[in-house]
Amino acid sequence: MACYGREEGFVSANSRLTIAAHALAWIGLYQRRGHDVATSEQIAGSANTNPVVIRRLLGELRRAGLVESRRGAGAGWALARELESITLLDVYDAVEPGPLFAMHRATPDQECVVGYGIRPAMQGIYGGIEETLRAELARVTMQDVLQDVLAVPRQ
Amino acid sequence: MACYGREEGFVSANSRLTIAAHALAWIGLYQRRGHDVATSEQIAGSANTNPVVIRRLLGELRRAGLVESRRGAGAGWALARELESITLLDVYDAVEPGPLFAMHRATPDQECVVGYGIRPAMQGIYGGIEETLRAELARVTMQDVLQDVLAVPRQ
DNA sequence: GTGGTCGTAACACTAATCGTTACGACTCAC
DNA sequence: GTGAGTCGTAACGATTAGTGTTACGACCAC
Repeated sequence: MACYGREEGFVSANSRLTIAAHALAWIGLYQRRGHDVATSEQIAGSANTNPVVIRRLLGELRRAGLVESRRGAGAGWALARELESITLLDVYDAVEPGPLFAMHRATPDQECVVGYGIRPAMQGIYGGIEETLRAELARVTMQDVLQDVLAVPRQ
Repeated sequence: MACYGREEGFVSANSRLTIAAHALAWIGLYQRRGHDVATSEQIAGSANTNPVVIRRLLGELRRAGLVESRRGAGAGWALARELESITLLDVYDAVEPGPLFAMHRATPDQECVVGYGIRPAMQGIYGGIEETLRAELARVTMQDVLQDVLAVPRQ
């Protein structure tokens, strides 16, 4: 590629949230510079990945109502909402389906006191922690992200 | 502490934290009932997994100073610290090495404004969020976990 | 029509975890 | 000492998720 300029829950701290935020920031900046749509190839060039990866991720963001896509010639992607109104939690929910921590793969021994109570206990604890995480993600908007991106000193 | 800059970081919200907490709660309760050491086979029976999985996890907890093991006949595992002094953050740090969110696998286009600034920007944002997560994990002790486990109504 | 772009299926590759077997190392009871 | 029981750990396969890539149909501006 050219060098472009519950029972089971898996979260997988992968780069999906990072790439999705990258794509949104790129589209937002591109639109502010006067363009109407961005192509998956342009975004993939900036993120140094494959356009199909971008199309897959942006497809999930479209299902969440964050972006729109147009097909055909001169087509591409545009924001469906302002950067100010999109939080990292919106993006997280769009691209990360599972819970943060998973329970046992196989049901623990229900005859054992610990095996019986561990799942409800951990679910309660994890639930509270996940709520805190979501609140933190909701505090950051994509406008904040773009601002931080542009504030990085170019040395 | 989280090390962000690396090329690939996988956390994988797997069940490692859950199983580790299960094992610690089991050992703690077993000791309170008058026994001195618990075997990996007993714990594996309660967690419905393989004793080797338990030994591997407890080995990481031992390296973190949370449990001790004895070999030989009549050997097994014992707590190295009281349940009250072990937090979920201690367990998390012992069994989950990577950061919560990963950066791009490949370096983004440094000629692009977004590609250049996105990593430092996201690292700052992720760092703050991860600190909050760690603070939440630190608020829960293994004694709290055991208490919650035993408080689950047996119907 | 033609060309450019999305939409998506298909596949290979990588990485992490888990389950399992196997076996050596160790230590207690005798 | 000997034997039995347990840990310590290597090795391997299976499973899962994500990523990168190719391919090709669908769609639309011109």
